[in-house]
Amino acid sequence: MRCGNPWAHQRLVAEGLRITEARRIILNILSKTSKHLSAEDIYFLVRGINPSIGFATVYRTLDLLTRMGMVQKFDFGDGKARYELIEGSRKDAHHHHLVCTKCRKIVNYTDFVDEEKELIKKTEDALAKKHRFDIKSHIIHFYGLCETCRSEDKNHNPSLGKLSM
Amino acid sequence: MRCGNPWAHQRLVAEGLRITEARRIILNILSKTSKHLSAEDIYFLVRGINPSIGFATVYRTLDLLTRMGMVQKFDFGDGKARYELIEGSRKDAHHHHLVCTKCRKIVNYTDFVDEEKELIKKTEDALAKKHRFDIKSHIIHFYGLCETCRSEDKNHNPSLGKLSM
DNA sequence: CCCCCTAATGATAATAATTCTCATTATCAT
DNA sequence: ATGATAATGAGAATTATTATCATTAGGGGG
Repeated sequence: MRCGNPWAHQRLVAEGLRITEARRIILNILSKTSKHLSAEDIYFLVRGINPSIGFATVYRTLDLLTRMGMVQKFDFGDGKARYELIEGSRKDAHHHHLVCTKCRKIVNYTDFVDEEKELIKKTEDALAKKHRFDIKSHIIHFYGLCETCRSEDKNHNPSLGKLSM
Repeated sequence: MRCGNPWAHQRLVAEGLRITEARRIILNILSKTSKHLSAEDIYFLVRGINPSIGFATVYRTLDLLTRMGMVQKFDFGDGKARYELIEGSRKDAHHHHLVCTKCRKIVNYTDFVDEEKELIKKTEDALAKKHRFDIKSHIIHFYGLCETCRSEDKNHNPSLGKLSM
């Protein structure tokens, strides 16, 4: 009850799920960051608060929250999934991602979301009707090279870098 | 030389890469499908053509093509990556994806891409300028429940389905 | 406030996708 | 054709994620 997030608390209770320490801690961690944490990142943060909580519980909780639609699971191209609390649970606006394919840096952006939002809404409605989907969420990722990696590329390798195997 | 895809051929040669049998076969497979093949799917198709080609080569080739920007690697939420030849190498139009989070069905859609294209282009330019990224590609995914899974949900479980662990 | 039922957990084994190693082969510039 | 070496095949190794199962703790009922 004295825990951080009344919104999240409500959602759990509404589904008949228990408010456990692990869930409280993980939700708190997610609601305090704008980084894109992997299960491992989260595990170590959780351990810093309560070292008795296990890795499996972190995975289970993230999976649960994802299935409930409170958390979005991302793959940015390195081998591990990343997790982010969804709009509504965080104060900051809905955003999309800019991913550097070389150094894996991820930039959140909220610019143009007004226009985007409108188009997304429209597209969503049309797709829902045409394909009879009940659309719950979406992701938009742009991939490219960040400034640093661009100049590195330019200096060391004018074309595409070391591609051979 | 007498292989299928002059466009792809050129890109490889331009990078000083060899045109090997495995690469030819894999490019051919990718250019003939609109499905979203996993590495394993591709491996078995490759084996049907030349059984001496190994799994590692399939992975290596897909990774190479992805790094070259000829192939896009996707994660639709099941544990495995899926690969698709990028616009330019295929005749059919650029498309985005509609993913059923329950049965994992994937629908390509090309509707609204005109409007989308314009917005994407605009966003891309602005992001490139603001964050100094060299943007190479993007993905848009919508997630939700397909018709079949929606009605199943309705019949068996009015709210969110079995969420507990 | 204590008790009980059972959802949830911790520890660890198991699984599965992807990557690495290294001896061998095949591509292609010459 | 020939040689330098990029690319490969086979399988071992790695790593993220999931399953198992005995134990613990959340929370409704007394």
